Parts: sequence; C-alpha cells; structure tokens
Amino acid sequence: MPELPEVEITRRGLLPGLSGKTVTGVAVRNHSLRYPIPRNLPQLLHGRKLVTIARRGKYLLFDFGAGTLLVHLGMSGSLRLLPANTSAEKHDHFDLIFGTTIVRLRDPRRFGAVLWDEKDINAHPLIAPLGIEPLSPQLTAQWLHEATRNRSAPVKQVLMDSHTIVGIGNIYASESLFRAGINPRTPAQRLSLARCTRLIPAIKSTLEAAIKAGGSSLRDFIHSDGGSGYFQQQYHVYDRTGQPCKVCGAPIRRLIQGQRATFFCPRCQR
DNA sequence: CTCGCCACCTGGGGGC
DNA sequence: TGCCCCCAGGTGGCGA
Repeated sequence: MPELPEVEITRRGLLPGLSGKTVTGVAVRNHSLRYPIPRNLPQLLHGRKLVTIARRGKYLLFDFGAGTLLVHLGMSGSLRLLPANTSAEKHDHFDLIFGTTIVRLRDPRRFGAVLWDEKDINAHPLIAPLGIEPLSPQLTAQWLHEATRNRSAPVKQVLMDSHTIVGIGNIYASESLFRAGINPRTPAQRLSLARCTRLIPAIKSTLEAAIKAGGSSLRDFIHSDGGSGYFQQQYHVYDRTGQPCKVCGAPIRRLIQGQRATFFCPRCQR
C-alpha cells in the first residue's frame, strides 16, 4: 500500500490522537514479519510516553524519548486508530495500546517491520544508509545531477533506490517521469542538468499532490478502510496500459524494469 | 561502489 | 467450483 505519501498521511493521521499518551499495553499476534517483532516488546514499551511520530523515508519513527519504535508498512501494511475493544481480524499482527485507543498494524503480506531501538536512530542500520528526503529543499536539480553521474541504471530504477532518494515507489516513479517528460529507460547518468531541472519539481509536485489528496480524506484513511485517500489519486500512466495518454492520446505502454512494472507515454516521454 | 537478480508472503483476478 | 498462473504500492542481501 504505501509509498511516501501514504506513510506521511498515516503519520499525520496518528499524531494528534497519540502524542503525549502513555503505552498501557502491546499485543503481538504474529511475530513473523520481515524481521521478527522483538519478544520483549511489551516489556520494553509498557509505561512509555510517546513524544512524537517522525518519518524517515517510508519508516515511521515513534519517538519515546529514550527509544524509538520503527514501523515499516512493507507492501500491504496499514496502521489505524481504533477503540481498544475492536476485535482483531486475520492479518492484524500488532497493536500498540494507549488506554482506550489502539494503533493496529494490518499487513497481509507481512513485508512490514516493527523494531525497537534505544540508540541514535539515525545510526540504525536500516536508517543510516537512506538517501535524501525528496520533499526537502536539499533535493535540487544540481544534487540529482551530481548524484547520478556514475549511475548507468535506468532513471526509473534510480528514482526507486532508497539509498539515493527515499520514498519514491513504483507508482510515483512512473508518475514523476511522466510529469517530467522523461523516458523511464534513460540511463540516469545521461540526464542533462536541464532534464534534472524538470524532474525535481515533477517528483515534488507528484508526492505533494498525493499527500494532499490523502489528507483530504484523512479521517477515512485512518479510521476506516486504510486506503480510501489513496485511490482518489488520478494517475496519468500507472496501471493505464493501452489507454490513451491524457495529454497526447497515444496508448500508454507497460514494460518491466528490475522485475517491476513501469508505465509511460511513448510520445510524451523521450 | 554499482548493478541485476532473488527472496520473503498472502490474496485477488483471469483463463480454462 | 477448482486449479493454476500472473500480478501486486518494498527492500535487504547476494554474487558479479
């Protein structure tokens, strides 16, 4: 389910209801996610007060001051705020309980993660190697141009490489390249500075639009089906194989890059 | 270093 | 209805 916008929408949806609250319990129904959920997590978390929720890439960082709970939603994860007496369903693996309110992780494919760290979170082995935040002012055309000079891989795959830029997943990589008019197969090192200058605002506007679309139905996203904000997105190319380009009418094409589907307009994207 | 491929896991949809 | 195959929004780890 989640790329950066969905993770950010989740963060914003959870924060107001949880900041300053104290953990009264933890329920783990299935430890076997991408990494095992620590066996002693209930003891580790009990009685701790949540300071805030941050985000780094697609990781949610529940900041308890003296420690951090890392949560990754994988391909199919979602977090929702629910009344504490809500019965758990099949793929509800983990609850963080704050009195009468719980945060529940549902993740059918179990590619997600729930981990605990008491050291400097920025030094955590899963966090330290992460690349630049796409919505930060640090990400500029010049930065991208320099960062791609030795990258022979297709630009689409470089956009999805979390050690370069975080948060851009399969959907928004295709959508950003469409907005920028760049063919996804272009070797990243062959992007001119002028093309980087088109691509950066395309990435930022794509992600910001998705956050905005999700934010407009935040209540639904967090409180009901976990996905309603997401599907209001209007895709230009993603999952539109054979349908006419909304700009030029040419049929949208699908190809495989790194075992992932890529969608693009062969006329608008050169 | 970078690249390209594999693995992890479950469920939904289409074809027969 | 059942089976089989393909597909799915992520990413760490491997060998080359």
